[in-house]
Amino acid sequence: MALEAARQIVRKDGIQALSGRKVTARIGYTIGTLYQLFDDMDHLVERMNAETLAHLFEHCRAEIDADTVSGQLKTLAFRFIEFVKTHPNEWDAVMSYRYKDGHVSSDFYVDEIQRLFGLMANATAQFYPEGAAEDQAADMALLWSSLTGIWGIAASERTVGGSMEQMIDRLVEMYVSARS
Amino acid sequence: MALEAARQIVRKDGIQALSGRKVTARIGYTIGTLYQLFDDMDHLVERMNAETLAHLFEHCRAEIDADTVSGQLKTLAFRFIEFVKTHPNEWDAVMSYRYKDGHVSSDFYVDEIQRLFGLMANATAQFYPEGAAEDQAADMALLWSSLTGIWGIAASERTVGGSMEQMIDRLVEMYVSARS
DNA sequence: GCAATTTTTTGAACACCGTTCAAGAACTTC
DNA sequence: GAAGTTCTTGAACGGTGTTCAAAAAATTGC
Repeated sequence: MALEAARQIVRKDGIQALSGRKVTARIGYTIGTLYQLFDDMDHLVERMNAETLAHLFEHCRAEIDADTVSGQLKTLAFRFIEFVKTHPNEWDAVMSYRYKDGHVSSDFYVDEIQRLFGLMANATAQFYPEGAAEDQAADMALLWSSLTGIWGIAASERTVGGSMEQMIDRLVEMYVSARS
Repeated sequence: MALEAARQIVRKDGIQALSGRKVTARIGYTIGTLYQLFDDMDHLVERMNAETLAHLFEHCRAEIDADTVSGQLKTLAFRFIEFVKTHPNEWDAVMSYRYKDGHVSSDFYVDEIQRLFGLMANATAQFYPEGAAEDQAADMALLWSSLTGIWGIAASERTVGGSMEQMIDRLVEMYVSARS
């Protein structure tokens, strides 16, 4: 499958090294065939990235064995780190691939992110009374933004601010301390 | 100047539209000359991005007319938004341009980021006693990561989590509430 | 003023890239 | 087996970053 070949290339050499001809060479086809499967490279990458998000979700969804919000959130966050560190190039493709002008994210892509938000919402439910769903959603978006931002800084390997683990620990503590 | 031409192209059509030939065409030279000025495109972009960070610093450095930490931080953060919104493509170049493998950030680039950290450190000084510089540095890095993360999510124009202003407001409130 | 030397600039060449599409190959259907 | 349909090819187009021998321009020495 083309997506699997694309993933292998990205895993090995990063999103920059991905090209249509490499993908088709790897599966024994030629470039023309790829454009029968995908409208353009954007669609291929989007599909691959949605799969990566699904993999991340699968990695994070397991039962969480912690009773405090802080403990649950950290478990979640460290599973995130675990995944991202074992699949750095695939995650980089999710975060930093820029689609062409006018590209709108497909539903299956947005849905994957919503599922991840759901996991965070579960872990933090006790902070938000009935009817505060909007407030919670905003907090989840903020946590997600911060998480991805931390990854972005940490991935650029300027070690300012300590390791990813330390920064995420700090973020969770800050959040919990502010919302408790 | 080549950097000015590059900036104009990026400002108008984004970092994806930047190419060496376009830059030299704009300044009345040909492609070969560009490689006399810069080792490769990475060096050109890095130089341009460092300039952008310097512009951001200039935009943020003005006297801050607020007495609470929360007020000072928000002033700073909103100046950040102001700049980023008036120069979206230039900021996108700073955040999402990926350098070639093996590229190490030059000093002048790292220095610009340190200057921005300095502004944040000034605004938050009263939270950190003498000798807590390390703790403060970690918090500043966290705030910066979150800020850039918020931009990353907001810029992908999925309006989950509200506007950039709302999210940053929330971030600052959370930080101040946790550290007060 | 002119020759020699150094610096600056050129642009063709190379190996790639995404994308298109007429033509050929390979299957289905009747 | 013929007709029709689907799948696959690969050359072609206009673009990219990068290199480098040669040409042009500026500077130096006499």
